[in-house]
Amino acid sequence: MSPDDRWIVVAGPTAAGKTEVALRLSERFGGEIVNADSRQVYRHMDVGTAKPTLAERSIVPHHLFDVVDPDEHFDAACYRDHGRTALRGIWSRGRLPIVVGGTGLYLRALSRGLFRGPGAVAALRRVLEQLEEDHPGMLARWCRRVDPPIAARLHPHDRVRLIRALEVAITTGEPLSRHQSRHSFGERLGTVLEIVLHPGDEVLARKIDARSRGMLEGGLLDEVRSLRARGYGPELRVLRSIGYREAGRVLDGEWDRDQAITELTRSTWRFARRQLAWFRGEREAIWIDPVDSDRVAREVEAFLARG
RNA sequence: GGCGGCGUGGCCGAGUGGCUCAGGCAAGGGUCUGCAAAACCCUCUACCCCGGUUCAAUUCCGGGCGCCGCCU
Repeated sequence: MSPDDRWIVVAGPTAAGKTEVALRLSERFGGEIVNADSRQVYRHMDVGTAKPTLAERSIVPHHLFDVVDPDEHFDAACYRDHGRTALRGIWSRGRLPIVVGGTGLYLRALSRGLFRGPGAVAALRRVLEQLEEDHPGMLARWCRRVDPPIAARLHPHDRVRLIRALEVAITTGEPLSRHQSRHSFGERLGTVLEIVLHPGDEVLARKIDARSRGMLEGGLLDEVRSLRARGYGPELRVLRSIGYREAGRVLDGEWDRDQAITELTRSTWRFARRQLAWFRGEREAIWIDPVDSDRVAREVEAFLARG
């Protein structure tokens, strides 16, 4: 059972139970775990990201956890690069990569690539941001001129993507839409079995509730406190992630703990809904309830048995 | 018991004699090619009850009920 170029994706909404399932799979199939969670790549952010514990990580090799500091840049392209390297390494050891996480864009970037283009150009983004600030609607109008297809797809308020479109057009001299249609997620990395874990709405809601409470009654406040002590405060985007912002409010005396628990539960639930919406669009994925761990194992087995 | 105020959609909250009748939050759905735990979009539930005035009332008038405040 030393799979050529095959790999497994264990996706699903937060708190679905991905970590545990993945761990069991890697023990059983000789796998190594690769993180696909946009926040678990950061060092010092453990409790709030529900990162697997060091004990769990010592059972089988884990990759792409703790790769950058909270004030370092990281994005989908970085992820794809790190991810590919990790997968190649795992294959070279004759083992099975098991990619676990809930960041849809990262999973897509890893399995199907990204169009070849410029990374974030911070200075340019700042200028564009300011331009829109001073002249609302400017980005949309500009975009309509340089890249009509993209402009047609984007809502005029979608600053993030408008800025990206202009950034690409300006730095490459070619519209983003052309880059995209040329690429059209055409890359394929090995052969993948994509599993989406979803325990059902009721159970998921309960798990999210329990986890939120656990985090705030457990070590999340301390974690945020020590992040701040290291100089990582709320001005950093990652420190405004779900859980971290709520904990920050408590530390700043704006909320009491119960309030924070309520809010955290709410935003986590909303996040989970968004994740589910993303995964619903992944047509090749198979959906499994994590309580049915036999089914998960059977699917993997069948996948590996296939030619 | 008297006087005054209020009663708007799951919640908060503006407002108007008629013209899909604000906004926010929550909820649901969706989008997503280098910040994605982000960003953005769409949708939904109203005017406490009864009667009156009016071409037309959630909006005006009367009564009822309920809530709040003050007074005796």
